Amino acid sequence: MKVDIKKVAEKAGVSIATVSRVFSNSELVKQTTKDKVLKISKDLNYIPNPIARSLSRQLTDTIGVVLPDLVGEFFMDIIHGIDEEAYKQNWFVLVSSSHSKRNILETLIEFMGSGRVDGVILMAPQMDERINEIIKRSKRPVVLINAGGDTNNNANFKIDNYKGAYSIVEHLIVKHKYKKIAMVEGPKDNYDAIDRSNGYHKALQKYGLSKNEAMVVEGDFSVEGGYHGFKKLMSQKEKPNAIFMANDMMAVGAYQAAKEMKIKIPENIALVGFDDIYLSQFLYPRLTTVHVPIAELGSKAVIHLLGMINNNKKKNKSFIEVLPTSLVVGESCGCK
Amino acid sequence: MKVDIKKVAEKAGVSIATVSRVFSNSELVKQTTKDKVLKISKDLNYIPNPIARSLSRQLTDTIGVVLPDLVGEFFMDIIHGIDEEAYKQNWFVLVSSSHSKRNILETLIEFMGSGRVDGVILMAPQMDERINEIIKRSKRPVVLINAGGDTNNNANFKIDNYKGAYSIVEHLIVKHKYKKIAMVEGPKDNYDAIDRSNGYHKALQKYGLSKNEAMVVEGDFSVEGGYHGFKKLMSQKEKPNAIFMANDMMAVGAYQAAKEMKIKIPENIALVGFDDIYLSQFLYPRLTTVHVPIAELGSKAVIHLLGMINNNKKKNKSFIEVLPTSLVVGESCGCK
DNA sequence: GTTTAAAATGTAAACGTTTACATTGTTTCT
DNA sequence: AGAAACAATGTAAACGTTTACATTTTAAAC
Repeated sequence: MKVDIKKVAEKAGVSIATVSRVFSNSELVKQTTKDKVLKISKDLNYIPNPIARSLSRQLTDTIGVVLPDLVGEFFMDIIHGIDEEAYKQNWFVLVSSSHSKRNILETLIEFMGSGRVDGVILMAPQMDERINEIIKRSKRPVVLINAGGDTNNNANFKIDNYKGAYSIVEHLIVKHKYKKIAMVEGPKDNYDAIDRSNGYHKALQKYGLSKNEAMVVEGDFSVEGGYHGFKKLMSQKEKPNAIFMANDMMAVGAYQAAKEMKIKIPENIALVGFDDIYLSQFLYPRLTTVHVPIAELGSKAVIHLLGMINNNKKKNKSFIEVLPTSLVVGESCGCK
Repeated sequence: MKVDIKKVAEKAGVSIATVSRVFSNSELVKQTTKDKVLKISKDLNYIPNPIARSLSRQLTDTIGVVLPDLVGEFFMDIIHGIDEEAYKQNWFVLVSSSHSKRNILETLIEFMGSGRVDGVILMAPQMDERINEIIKRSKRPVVLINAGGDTNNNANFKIDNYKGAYSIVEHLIVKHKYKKIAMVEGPKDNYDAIDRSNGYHKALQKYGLSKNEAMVVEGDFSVEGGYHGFKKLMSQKEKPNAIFMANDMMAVGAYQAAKEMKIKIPENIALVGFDDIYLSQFLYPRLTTVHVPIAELGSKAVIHLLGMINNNKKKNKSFIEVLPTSLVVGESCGCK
């Protein structure tokens, strides 16, 4: 026995329009009738059907979130940031963690084309032309998270990878006077990785340390990548004094390699990472790393997206906000 | 310039019913007209509006997922399991990680009452009467994950906490001959925790080890809880040979405490955990723990829920599946 | 070449709201 | 008391589909 607006209207002796207005918090309904309707609704256990409401209003109160598979460690924090903010403002969150690039596209098309959501938060560490195309064609607003490359005319929230990398390398140079600072980089088609590498090089240059090919090896942001990168660096005849791993996961791999090779951190080699993932605080010695405000990224994206939706500002002409990172000093760099 | 079914019908010279049938894969439309409609649709970039479809069909192709905040480490795996399976079957996932108990109820009511989803997956480590009430009253199917207590007449997928705990304690007894095995328990209102405690006690009893009050302290599944639990146990005059931490997070706390107290694992004290969280593989020495198939839990729940939705089996009279755990042997227990 | 059955298509009523616009009721002003 | 202004409510047309049921077309059978 389903109860709809009509039944409520009937029982309350008013028209369905009035009932609708009550539930839309319209001011133009008398308090006494409002109370009456609300009471009847409660008795009948009536909740307005959001699907019908969506159809009529052309709004779904739902935002779509598309995440790539690879965010692993961040996944939870991002969703949390997004969900929390969305919940506060009474919105729903439709997630899809894509399992492939094709999947990203499909989901995006579904989301955008079909009125299933009012806007989308998209995390695409590497934008490609087709994704851009879909966004451009769509009528619904999109907010990018940590997108790199050509994000033309989109809102984009990102981490300050460059400064983060710069400052942690600077720490190694200024505080510890290391001269030979190596780096295990991230995947070269990943924009986070690229910015981090740039920060590294800039810091070296700033402090007059010469560039040394042998001190930079490519990694892939994985534990194994870090493991091998570390071994490679530490097997050369010219060994570094310190290594900057482009992310914490690789630092974890480095810890394992160090253990195997009986190399002591930080006595024999200083090590720093990037991301401040949850795990890193439990490494011993505590990893020195760069904290990135992931949850904040999510909530900021939501706030911005909701703003776009409400103001009907479809395209917010290339808005970019870069969230600052902060240094987390542990003992792996040689501090105290 | 939005394009709806009417426009497609017009251009194709057929009725909207035919267009609808084409997109519903009805067999009763001639191949040639089908092709014609599909072609026009593609040209016009037409995608059926899922909201309107939902309203008409009274189906949303969406499942709701309600998770408590505290699942932290599992969050990602569960969502992943759910999302992957849902995606395979072309369903959408509406998530809500509740930030409080009130929140669980609200979300549940929204989800259930309103036709926003066709079914719900609910993870509620402690069921309470009101939640049960909502589920009972609702017309939509619900699948529980790891629910304890009175889950009357619901489908429920859970981890075999009891056996998992039993077997890891048994390992300590049989393989290592420890006599004094302590435990840091989980919150006493958490069903996972209770089952694990039961497994522990049963194993002791089975092998004729006497019950010892001083060997059991209460924890709360948090890192700090483990830290304090460990310190408490190791500060008594009668110290245990081995400690079973009710989950890995607490084991992490124990590692920290051990480091502070200069107690060596496993030389001075053996330590085991439960959950096999991602982090645990990076602890040194590798934590011996119990693996729980979290992602599988999620995907199984989805499969079951979809089954219920399709068969209109609203209430699957108390279906319970208990997924087996497996022992992960590291070095923290004293093994090689 | 009818008749009959089957296949393909069309018509129109749902689905449950929102919201311009129209109508009625109530004050306030002169 | 009547006009004017405003507040409260009602009417009915959207929103974009699906799907019983009715109708037309096509094929088969005689």
